[in-house]
Amino acid sequence: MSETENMIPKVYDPKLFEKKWYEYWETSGLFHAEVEKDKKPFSIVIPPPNVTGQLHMGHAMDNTLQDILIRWRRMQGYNTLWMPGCDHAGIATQAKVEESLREEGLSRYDLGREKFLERVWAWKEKYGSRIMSQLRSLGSSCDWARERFTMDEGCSRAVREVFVSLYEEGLIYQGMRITNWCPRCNTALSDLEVEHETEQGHLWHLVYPVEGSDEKVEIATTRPETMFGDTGVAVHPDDERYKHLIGKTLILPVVGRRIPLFADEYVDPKFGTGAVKVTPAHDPNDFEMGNRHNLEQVKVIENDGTMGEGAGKYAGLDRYECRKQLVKELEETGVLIKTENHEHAVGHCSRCHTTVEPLVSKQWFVKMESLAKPAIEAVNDGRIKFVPERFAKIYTGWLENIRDWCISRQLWWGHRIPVWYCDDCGEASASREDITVCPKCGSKNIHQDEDVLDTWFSSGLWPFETMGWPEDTEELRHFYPTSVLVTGYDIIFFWVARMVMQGLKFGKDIPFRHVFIHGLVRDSQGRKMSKSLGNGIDPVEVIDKYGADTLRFMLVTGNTPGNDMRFYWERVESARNFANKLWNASRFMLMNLEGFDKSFVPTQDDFELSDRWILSRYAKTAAGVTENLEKFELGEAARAIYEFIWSELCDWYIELAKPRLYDKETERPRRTAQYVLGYVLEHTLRLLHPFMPFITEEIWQRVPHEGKSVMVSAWPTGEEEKLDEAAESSMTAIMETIKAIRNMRAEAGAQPGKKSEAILHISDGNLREVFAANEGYLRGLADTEPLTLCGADAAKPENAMTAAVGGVGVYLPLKGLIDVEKETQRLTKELENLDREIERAKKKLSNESFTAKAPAAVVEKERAKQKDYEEKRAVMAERLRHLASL
RNA sequence: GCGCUGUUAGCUCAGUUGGUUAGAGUAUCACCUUGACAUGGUGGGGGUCGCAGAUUCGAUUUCUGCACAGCGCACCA
Repeated sequence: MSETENMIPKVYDPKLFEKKWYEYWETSGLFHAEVEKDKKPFSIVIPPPNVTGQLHMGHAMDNTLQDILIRWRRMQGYNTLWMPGCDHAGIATQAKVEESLREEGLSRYDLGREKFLERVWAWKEKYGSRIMSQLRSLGSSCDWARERFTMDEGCSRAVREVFVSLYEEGLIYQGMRITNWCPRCNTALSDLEVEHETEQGHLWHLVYPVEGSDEKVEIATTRPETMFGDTGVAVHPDDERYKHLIGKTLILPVVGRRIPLFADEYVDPKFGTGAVKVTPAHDPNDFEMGNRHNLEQVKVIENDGTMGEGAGKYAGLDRYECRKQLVKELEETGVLIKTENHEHAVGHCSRCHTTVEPLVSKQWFVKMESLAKPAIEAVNDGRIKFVPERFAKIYTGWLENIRDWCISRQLWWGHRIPVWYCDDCGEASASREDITVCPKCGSKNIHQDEDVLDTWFSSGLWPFETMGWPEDTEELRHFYPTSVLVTGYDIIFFWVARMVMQGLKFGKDIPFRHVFIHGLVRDSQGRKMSKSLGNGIDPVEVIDKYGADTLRFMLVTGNTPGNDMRFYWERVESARNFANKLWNASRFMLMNLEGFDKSFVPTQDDFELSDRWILSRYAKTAAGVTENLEKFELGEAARAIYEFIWSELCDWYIELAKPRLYDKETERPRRTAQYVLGYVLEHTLRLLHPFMPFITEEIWQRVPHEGKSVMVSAWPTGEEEKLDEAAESSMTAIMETIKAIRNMRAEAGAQPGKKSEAILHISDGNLREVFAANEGYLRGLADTEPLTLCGADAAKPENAMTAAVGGVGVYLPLKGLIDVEKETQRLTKELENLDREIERAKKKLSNESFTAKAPAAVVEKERAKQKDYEEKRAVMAERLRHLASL
């Protein structure tokens, strides 16, 4: 056992080095970016994870993809910035802290706003760093010196600036409007925070008497309890059933209120009874109709979801309990005349899943139309590109139908709305700085708006607020617009669209040039990973067990932009096995470095076929990887490296190089093999580094290299001169021949390792020479001895197994091992295959429109194919005749 | 209701401008511990690319329709 072998563990163990290298990179300042004006910038802002959260599989994937792009561009020589940070996540964080308070039997109201916020900040300090350290263990090469938080001083300043500017421009307004209200979270929600779900409900048919008549109008409703707030009944103007009643007055049952029957185009005569009870205070459509017809708004459901005074004896009951009791009463009094089952969509709070109650309340809104327009244009004219493109349509579709954004939340944790009200003169003043005096009347009797802003209001400023905005910083000028935003399709509306709108408005440019959208990581059954299902896999657990490189590689392979993927431990193991394979290939090289001379550079004459072949394959791989990375096809790029390392470098080149490496008698051949192996390995480590940063660094540092870290080595480029098509096709022929021999030996049950004779008939003189010059490859990898090369017209050996690969007839006189029946079967099957293919090729080539219309190269290819098949067929047919004669 | 995505080997998925006998991982079968690696090697079996049309010399790939699965959007009470 050599010394090297002792030094390098036989099995890949990431625990031995991942932490070490991360610390080395970070303390060496390799993650940090200063503005370098002479270099092209490449920048990414992290989608800030929630401050109270911990790393989940989605984060792991999102950040793996970002880190791959960042590391790749950094190696390419870009001035590379990856801006890290986290989000205060208003409603989510507040809910967490309230939950912990509940365990102490307290509510936030017991503490009061100030004390409560102290608790939240303490919470933030405690948990905020956890997820950042988890991102470190994943290998994320963020510029930690620039770490930000959406509620830090700079971000708070940016939020104020944006709010006040929009307010002064009239794009932010306050209004009594119907808004989604969560009775449990006790706050208003934006439309996006409401999830619609189809539920099985009922359609209750009620009769409302017409005043001064025996007639009754039958209405249908899914929410009878809102009838206390009814202030009208609407019908379609052309509905013959009701035309005579338009303008009449109805008596609202139970309540006894007089309400008008009116006509409105909104009503669909085909639905229900064609008559709609109108509750302007508790339904968005009714609210609109109410505005059109000047109906009164009667609020009968309180903010906590209980019935208000307007509900008479039902006041104080929960809305659903009220419904239950009211339906009973209506049934008993004959008002309810029919109950149908009815499926309908019901809105739920995306945070707590409580059924949302539309309520009229005073909230702050952003007018979206003028902001949305430029954001649509930026994508339509290609300044911002979605990857994959289909998400552009989803994005523009949403913006084209956007409604005003409710930005006020009745929470305590978040950016407080920078508006002060004067208790004396009633003036409302928005201000960038805190104020203590009413600017209008000078009164000191003022108070700040109690509400905070929607979390996404500040997230929307992330790409430029982290660069120092509203100051005109050199970071902004250099790194903004950022290069790419990497995120999941689930937050295109919440976040991506808002960043574009705010970026164009305040950053004075698009916030990013590309939006790279990925899917979700699901469990092995395709379900969303969730806490309630308990099916989540903790990425930290995977890192502990298998290493970050393994997790990263698993997350990127087979990953197609925009598509979900499933988590399988088998896939983790496959990625780990790949790491182990690379580890051992490198170990092999290090064990064979004896006599390695850094200054030795082989000449063309030193290279043998396998050298030229592997260098050519490497150059092609490098070009393909770069190309795929440019297209955001990270999975394809990773697959190409995997295939190269395993199926070409390890399976073939290392095996072919062994004789030279083991032979201590000759110098130049050994050194040439060392050189090529070293060159290819060192450069392949560079290609793989963005995907598997730790293992590549660990190995790179051990193999001959220049520089302090693979992380800042140059990305392989411009190696076209290594491309060698002749070497590739020669090697292909040899490899095919080796495979054919192995196949036959296995079929015949030849003992592995035991040499057997092979005779190759090669018609082409050049190819025969190539085989002759590289006989050792066949002897070594196909266990052939003796090996005879001859022309195609040479006498065929008796009693031999036969195969035909491109231009080569292969004969194996496996004495005593050939089962005539089995061999006949094998050859017959092969012959049939060839017949089918020849038939297909002939048919194609005899089709005149094919030869006339298809490109010449395609036709030529088809002809060559046919010729090849026919040659092979001739060999097979001859052997079959021979076998038959035995 | 509108829209999007998926349907390829037992399972999970690639397949990038239409053109070799459609690939990988995993599983499975046989053989092999040879001096990088059994987390390995060699070989094998396994798919009429969801269905039906259309365009084309040629379709897994483009278009249309349908089926199934999943998702997003949506003010039908």
